[in-house]
Amino acid sequence: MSRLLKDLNKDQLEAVTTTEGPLLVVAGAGSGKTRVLTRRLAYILYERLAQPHQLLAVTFTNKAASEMKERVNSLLGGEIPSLSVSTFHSFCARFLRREGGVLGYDTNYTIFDESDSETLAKNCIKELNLAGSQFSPRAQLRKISTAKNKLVGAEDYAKRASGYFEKTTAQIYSLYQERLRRCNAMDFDDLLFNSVLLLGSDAEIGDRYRERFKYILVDEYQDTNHVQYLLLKSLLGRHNNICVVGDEDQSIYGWRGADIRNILEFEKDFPGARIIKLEQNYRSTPIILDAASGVIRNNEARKAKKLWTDREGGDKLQLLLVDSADEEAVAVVDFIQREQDSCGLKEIAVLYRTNAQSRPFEEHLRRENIPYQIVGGIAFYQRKEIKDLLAYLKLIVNVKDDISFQRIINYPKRGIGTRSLDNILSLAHSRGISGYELLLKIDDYPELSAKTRRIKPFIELIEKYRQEKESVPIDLLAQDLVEDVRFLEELRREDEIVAQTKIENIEAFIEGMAEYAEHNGEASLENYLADISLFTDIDTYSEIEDKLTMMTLHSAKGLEFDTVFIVGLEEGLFPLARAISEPMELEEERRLFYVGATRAKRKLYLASATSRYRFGEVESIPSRFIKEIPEALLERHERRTQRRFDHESGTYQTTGFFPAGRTRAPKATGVHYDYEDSELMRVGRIVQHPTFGRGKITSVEGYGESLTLEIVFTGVGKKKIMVKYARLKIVG
DNA sequence: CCGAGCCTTGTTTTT
DNA sequence: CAAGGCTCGG
Repeated sequence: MSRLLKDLNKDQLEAVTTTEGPLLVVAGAGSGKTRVLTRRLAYILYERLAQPHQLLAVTFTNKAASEMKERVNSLLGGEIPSLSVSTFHSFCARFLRREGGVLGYDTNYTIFDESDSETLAKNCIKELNLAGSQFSPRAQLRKISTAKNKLVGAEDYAKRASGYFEKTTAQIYSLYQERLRRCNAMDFDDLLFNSVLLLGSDAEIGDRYRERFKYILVDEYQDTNHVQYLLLKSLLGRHNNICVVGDEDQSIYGWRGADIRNILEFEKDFPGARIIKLEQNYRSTPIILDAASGVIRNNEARKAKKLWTDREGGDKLQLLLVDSADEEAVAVVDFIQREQDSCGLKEIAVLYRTNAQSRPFEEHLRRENIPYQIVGGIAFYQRKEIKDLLAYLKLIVNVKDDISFQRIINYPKRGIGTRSLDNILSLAHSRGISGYELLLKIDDYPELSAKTRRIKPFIELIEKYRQEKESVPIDLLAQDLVEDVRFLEELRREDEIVAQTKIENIEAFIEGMAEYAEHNGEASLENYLADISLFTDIDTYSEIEDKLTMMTLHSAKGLEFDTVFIVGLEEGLFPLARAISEPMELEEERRLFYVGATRAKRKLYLASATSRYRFGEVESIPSRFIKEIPEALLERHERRTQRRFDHESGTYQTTGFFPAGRTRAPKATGVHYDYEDSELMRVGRIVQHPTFGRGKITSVEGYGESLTLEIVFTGVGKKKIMVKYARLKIVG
């Protein structure tokens, strides 16, 4: 007991022990929020105020959820099995898997990710003969999502729609929902939407859950949207014990429907609510805090609050002013090398506004042999080869999933082109069944061509695995499937060079399945697919390895590092161009900066370039956020010269100095060029290859490690060569 | 039906 | 600048 309340300041202690009634904990950045959350859960359990299954804790990411569970376990000295800590989405997914039958969904429903949704939306738009018009799938999905986040269903939307555009969107929305249902699938928003619907419409189910959850705990409350708010309301029963934790200054998901009013109006929404503010910061130096609050101060939509620390001193913010994105990377990597000795790489992070900015950093880090990990970007499960394999698995689990069906019916090629596919699908849909269900009874449909009938082996294959899935462990099933489909052979056939990486990905994927099977009692294919569809890259991020971390500012929420680099601080990029004219969006960008800055414990670097390629060369000016930082807190470093590549000597000429007198030694003029010198590998160059001899570069693709050249070798012909593997010498 | 190559288009963050 | 769509030739 004393251990649970030890080392807490007065406010933290109060937040931990105020268990009854609605409670809002306003937790400033670095104020010990995680500690309060975990102690509070442990305290409730230790004091036997509730059984583990009567607690519901909701976090923002799966990673945060499992960390919280772990910490509670260790505070109480043992594994608490039925403690429910999860994200909103995974809570809802599980809830609907159990209870969703009431809404007419099968328990094996599929969760569509964004690209599945987009394919479906595209199909719908085509079906309504709106293809190629101003109704792009993405924009329409955006609108549909916004509506769902406000609990506006397709029918309600149609009722309210006025004018051609809204009415057309209403049509698309309604068809999209119809198709989802026919696929026995839900998109991300449906998980929340349907849960709220079900809790509201079915009194028995609603009461059962309201009775069950004696204590509800919500983290990152500032980033909840209206549907999430309604979900909490419909889960909160007579116990009335809800504790939400958040900080309006860190609300950065407005574009996803997050409603900052949820936190600002908590007292109104939950009468009798108490408010506890955690304002002492234990993370950052006062200089970093002053800089962060200098910026956030410019926002109107916030409650004034004073984050303070009793720490002293600290280094000024280091502002790196450079000429280009490439120079930015050089400068940042240079400083990383200095900092890594004092804190280690795993305590350093490079944060950027958009994923696309990672590229130059990757190149230069590789060049300097600095290990790094990127969080986000193209998520593992979004890779084409993984999505293809997943589509097989999804179809095996849910034969109504036309989107997966569509994806794999002709992959690998089975002679079913768009024509045949259209025939199958439109016939199926006229019969009210899915494409695959139709094929199961293909003999009943003489109108299908003989060509289409060649699909039978595919049906037999899927049927075989549908039989097996109950008895065969998931990883073995996937392994068999990959062999049956001749998946790896197909990858090699497509492109021998790229195949290697893809095959490794497939192997890693199957390994992941094996691991999942090992750690989960009921490792059914259904559960596995449901779990990974809600998994994101940040969930697999681990601080254990000694690597530098790079990610977007959004992904960095909730994390902390000794040294942080915020890069790309330019008008148009951060803040983004479209936010500049929208006061609300601009404030969100500013909060995003605030989140980024307050990740740093000891040292904060900012970088800004005067020109950056963003579809064509664009001059850019330093971000307004830099000007909002008190000048006295900044130390400037300028690097105003371009490194130029000298074609005569084959070296870089660096006339500038950065920082203060240190020159990057130009690379020696060499005979052997390793793959890092991507600039040297240009079309027209003559190269020497150990086995193919001399050849001329005819095209260049990729960069860094995936830099691939097309070379025409004398007497050998055209070859695609991955520079990483080939020891190429430039000879002319 | 399939593949290559040209053209257009869109361009942020993520459960 | 990149990816996806579309057209054309096989």
